[in-house]
Amino acid sequence: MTTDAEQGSELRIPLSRERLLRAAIKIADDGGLESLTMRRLAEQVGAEAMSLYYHVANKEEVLDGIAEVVVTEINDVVDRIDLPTAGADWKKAVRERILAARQVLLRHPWAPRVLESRTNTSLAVLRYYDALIGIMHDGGFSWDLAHHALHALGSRALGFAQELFDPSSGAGDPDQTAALQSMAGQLPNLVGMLAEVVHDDPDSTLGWCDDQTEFEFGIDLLLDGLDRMRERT
Amino acid sequence: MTTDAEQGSELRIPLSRERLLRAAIKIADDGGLESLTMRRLAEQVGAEAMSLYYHVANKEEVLDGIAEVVVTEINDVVDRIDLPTAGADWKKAVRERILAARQVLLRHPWAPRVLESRTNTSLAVLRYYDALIGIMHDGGFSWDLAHHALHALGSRALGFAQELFDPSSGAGDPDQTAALQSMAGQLPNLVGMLAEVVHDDPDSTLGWCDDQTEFEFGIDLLLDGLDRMRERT
DNA sequence: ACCTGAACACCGTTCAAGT
DNA sequence: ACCTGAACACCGTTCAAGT
Repeated sequence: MTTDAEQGSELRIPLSRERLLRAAIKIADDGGLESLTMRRLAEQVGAEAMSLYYHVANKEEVLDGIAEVVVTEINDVVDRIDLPTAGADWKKAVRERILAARQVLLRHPWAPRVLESRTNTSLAVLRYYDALIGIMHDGGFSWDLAHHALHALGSRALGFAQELFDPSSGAGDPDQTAALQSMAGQLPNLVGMLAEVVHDDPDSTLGWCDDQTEFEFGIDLLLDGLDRMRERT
Repeated sequence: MTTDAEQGSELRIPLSRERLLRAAIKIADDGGLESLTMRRLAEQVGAEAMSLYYHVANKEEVLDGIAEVVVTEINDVVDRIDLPTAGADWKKAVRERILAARQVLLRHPWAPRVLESRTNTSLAVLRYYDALIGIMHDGGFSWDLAHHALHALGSRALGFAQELFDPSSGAGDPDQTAALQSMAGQLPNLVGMLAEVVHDDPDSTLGWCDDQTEFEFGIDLLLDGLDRMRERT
């Protein structure tokens, strides 16, 4: 990882909000959200921490900014999707957008956490939702049903679902499996379920493939349900 | 708000992990999660910050602990629910549990954030999920379908759904409404939807009633979908 | 066994001062 | 107009020392 500071001082790019945001995203991508501090951001960009405050009001603005950049990236990808949206076609169109958004987020694993923590919704997020509403409305949703749909999808609309625990994440870990077995008396159903699920599909814990399967199961459940409601009106 | 420190030093309750966790929950309930610092926790409990480390390894353990306490509270409430679980009755039983869990979380608005940030799933959470799995299995779910169901419900299983933005939260705020109107050209569908949704139900933004309606819409959508899958096997 | 004082390595941020 | 040095008010945490 080379910082801008190291690349020789003869060509010194001036600071700017945009450059700060790009640098902040790189820091979070490389080292996680914890590693994004104002001091490190300054270092990455070859300046002192105090210089940042000339271009940005505070750290909150940095977080607002990187969230907006990521969602703008999502909008760019998603706007290139050209699918019919009328009638029953709404579902495929929405599904493809959501899965495309997810692909972008997989490159920025910190983004869901930042998006959730924003109190001011960025224009980029509003634009993303606006397009989704448009597709649903084309598909025959009333405004009211579209509104319910957005709430029901929640963060899934933007391509992520936070799980409180991954029931099969520890399946490969002997320690964790043993710990769970020792509690089989207290957790009979969980243990029973994991025994079968793991046995059926030993590859289900490799990488994020498993999450991808479950994510698609979840959105299809929701989209199918919404489609039935749409048809009933 | 009185701290234990103020209540006269003649009766000085000794520190303990449990007392720290109770105090930490009080701090977070009263002042939000940001206000929960080790130094303030010590103050609340009438000790120096360094004393905490005798009873607790670090702040992470405090956060793990208060998450566990809240979910234990949920388990206590939920275990008192006595409903039939066989066959089609599974749905009502699960629904009531989830809504009861939600009631507990409404008293601890910081809890969802803490629960999401835990990397070690607490035993209390495992127990909660174990009971849910048991009900579904009684209701005729295969282990595999129960597994999918847990993922699909995600945090909703524990009673909360984080929204990235609340499309109608700013409906009562003239500033925000004006800002949105000025972007009507860019956000035609969002503006159109809000115009109708707000008009239809002017009370939809008061308190968390609105969220409650949408939360129930969301879980019913999921539970109904899952029920159809259950019947097909 | 339980608690503390002094200290360390970090934060975000302000403000007057430099070019 | 843009950047910085010194300083402030906070963090979480360690460690040797007190009772």
